[in-house]
Amino acid sequence: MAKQKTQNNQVSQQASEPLDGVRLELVEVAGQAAHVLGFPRSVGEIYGLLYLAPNPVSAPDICDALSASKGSVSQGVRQLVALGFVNTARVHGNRRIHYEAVLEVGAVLRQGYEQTIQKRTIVAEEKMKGLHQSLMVQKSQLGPDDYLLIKDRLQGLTKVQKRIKKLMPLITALLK
Amino acid sequence: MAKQKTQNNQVSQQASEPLDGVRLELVEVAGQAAHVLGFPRSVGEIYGLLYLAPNPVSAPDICDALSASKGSVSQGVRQLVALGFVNTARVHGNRRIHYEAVLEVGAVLRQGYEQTIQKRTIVAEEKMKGLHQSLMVQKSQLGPDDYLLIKDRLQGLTKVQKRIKKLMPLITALLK
DNA sequence: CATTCTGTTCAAATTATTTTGAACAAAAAA
DNA sequence: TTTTTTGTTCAAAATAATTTGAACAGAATG
Repeated sequence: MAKQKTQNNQVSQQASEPLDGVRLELVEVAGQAAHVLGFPRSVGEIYGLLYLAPNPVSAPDICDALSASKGSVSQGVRQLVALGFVNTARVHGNRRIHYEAVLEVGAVLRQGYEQTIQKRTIVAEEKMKGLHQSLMVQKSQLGPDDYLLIKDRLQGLTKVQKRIKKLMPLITALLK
Repeated sequence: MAKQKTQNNQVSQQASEPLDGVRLELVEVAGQAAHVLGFPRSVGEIYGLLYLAPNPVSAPDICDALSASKGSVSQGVRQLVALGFVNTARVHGNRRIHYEAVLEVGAVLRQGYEQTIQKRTIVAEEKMKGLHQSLMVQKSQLGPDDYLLIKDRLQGLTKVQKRIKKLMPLITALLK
């Protein structure tokens, strides 16, 4: 097999042809989706590539296919593995690590969603606690009307926050 | 009442004192929350300010309180009004428009969430349609295995997408 | 009606985020 | 063992998003 130098200045074992139309389109779409969900585009693109790959892909081949830098891919796969979107895999006759997409997108998304919500719930609780405390500390320096107004409105926020916290388990259950 | 020049180089009717601790803290928290939800910080800060304001606030006073520029506030309130987080209000003896926070945060959030999901569902449907079409167009140029692989995996995505679409109404119902 | 204030828009400046690529260490290949 | 390839990290470059401020037009005020 003829080896060839790639853009990344690396020799690729399997002279990876450029991506065909559908694959390119999914890479694009996955990049957009990632962006909407608050991840870097490149992370989505890597997942898009792996999702339609017939075999696990090595990091250098990912670089090549997406014309992305080593650094980007290194960080990207790390995130994807951490999030559970990608698994590492060993490939016959090759001791390097390869990557493959976890195909159960729905399940992974749900799990990520659940984690995100949990984290945010905790943060929200802390912030609310902080606000109520600040109010207490400041009580003496506020006019009585002002104090009551702030107290009421903060309680309104706390109510919403508790409501969401209570409903989330139900929702994630529904998603299963 | 002594008028005074503000940072914004405007004369403020009501010599607005600097924000007290709790208010400042909510401005900060609301800014962070906005950022998490994908809005500019400044938009959240404006809402935070209005949420604890005893009376409707004019745009120049918002500028002043947040030391933000006119342009920022102009765009910010526009977004907030569009999203339903803020209402315009007339104030006694003053024909300028003032702004007040809609206090039902939960309801507004839910509505925004619902809209976002709806939009995204539509976009997702279109993209999936596009992908399936591209696949058809390309069918003849793909190996049969390759074709089948791509078809199957795209169908997997479509399934997830349809599942989410079907569940969303349930979830938003739950949130009411 | 003249003057001051307010609100909008948008190009330019600022700020935040992402990507690159160089330096390095460690693994594979020769 | 020597050479090549791979993978990580992180400062710097590139890009994306937000904010500012100037220019303008339309209200309010006296």
